[in-house]
Amino acid sequence: MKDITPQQNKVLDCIKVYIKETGFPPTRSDICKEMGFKSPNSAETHLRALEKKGFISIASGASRGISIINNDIKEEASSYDSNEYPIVGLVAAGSPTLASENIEKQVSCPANFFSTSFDYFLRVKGLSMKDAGIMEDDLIAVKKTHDVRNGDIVIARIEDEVTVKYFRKLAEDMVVLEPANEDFNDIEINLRNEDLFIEGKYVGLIREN
Amino acid sequence: MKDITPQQNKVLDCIKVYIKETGFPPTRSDICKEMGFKSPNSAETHLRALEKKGFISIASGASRGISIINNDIKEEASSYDSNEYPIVGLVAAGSPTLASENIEKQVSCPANFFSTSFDYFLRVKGLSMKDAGIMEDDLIAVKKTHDVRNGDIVIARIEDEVTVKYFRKLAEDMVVLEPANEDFNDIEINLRNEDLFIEGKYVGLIREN
DNA sequence: TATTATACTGTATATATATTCAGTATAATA
DNA sequence: TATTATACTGAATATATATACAGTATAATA
Repeated sequence: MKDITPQQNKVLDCIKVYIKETGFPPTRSDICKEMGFKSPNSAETHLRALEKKGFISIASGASRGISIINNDIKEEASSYDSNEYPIVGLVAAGSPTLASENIEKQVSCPANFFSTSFDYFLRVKGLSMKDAGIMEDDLIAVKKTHDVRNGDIVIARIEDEVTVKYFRKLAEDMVVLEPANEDFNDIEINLRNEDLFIEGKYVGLIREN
Repeated sequence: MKDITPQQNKVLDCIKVYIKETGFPPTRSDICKEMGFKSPNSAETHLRALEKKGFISIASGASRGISIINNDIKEEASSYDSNEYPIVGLVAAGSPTLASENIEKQVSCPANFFSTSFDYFLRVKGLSMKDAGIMEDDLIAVKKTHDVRNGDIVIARIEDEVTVKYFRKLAEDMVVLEPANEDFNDIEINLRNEDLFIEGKYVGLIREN
């Protein structure tokens, strides 16, 4: 990344402000108005310079085809890396997909909120993990992964049923899903007869009271 | 906000995806390509419906002048009112003060993360509230208040000891602090003989795994 | 010294794009 | 039953917009 000139920085800022205020990028003409230029070519050359230096990308032929390239590591590391995470309802049947029909709402949450990164929140139904402190309607932070170990709390899908349980692999073809509640029974799965899909791993919990 | 139809929801999703991928909103034609429409007017009418229902705004005359209106929680993400909250250790003796020596660290968290506003996080010690799903080392969000009711989980201080328990006022001068764990006993406090100070109320919980 | 980058004005134009109008069809609502 | 909302096709058009071309001027490089 080459050095940006003060004027180019102003143009870049003006683009950022425009996007923040309107929701879409400016035209050359819009930039002229903001910056006081009298020729659209003034904006054009600045845009090409910013593109060359890697600050923006310009979609050829498209109107308002400017997008800000964020190679700013500082911003990622900052505490304000507040992302939107979907809350997915733990439906009794079916995979907890991220399709919009299943998304309860989006929650703003710093990406490094838990020690491990995660992908979505799952709304817990039932009390099968009560003794692990996971109660009904809690939101558990789920990291999508297939790499789970014995003792991990996993989000597992058997056929069309999704559950949260302790994971324990007894043999190459035998997995036990253990609840943390003596009122529930272990679920034994013979991988030869039944399909087990590990949706992800429990990495954190949030409860609203 | 009126109800969105499934098809309108798809169009809205497709706009969101387009913006996420390109950095700028789609044209009517772009939406047609994504959705499989053969006439730009199909996109147009959907856009007008989405505008009427308050999901998007359309800048008149401007190309790609679509912007997503977020009436749920997105606002907090854009306005960045992500505050820093202190984590206070629940020391066996002494009040959970916000003095710097007691602050474990600061956590960045949206101010309206829980339905109720709160003032600090308390690191839980012990398992006395196990059956309420509050486990050792959990962070409970505490709202400083003296206005507590029977059944509330409160952060209480008796002499120099701070504990988290269910609050129950039996009489004008008699309060019982009940644990959620049968291995622990109720704490009965006669207000004539003993001082009871209510530090605040439990309004939410966060667990890192 | 020649070249290149920066920083502009001014004009022109192909085309990208919003937007209107004219239809068709189905389902829901009053 | 008439009306409205939804869900489209298809065509037409005014204009919004990117983008090229022709200049001018200054400062920094090679």
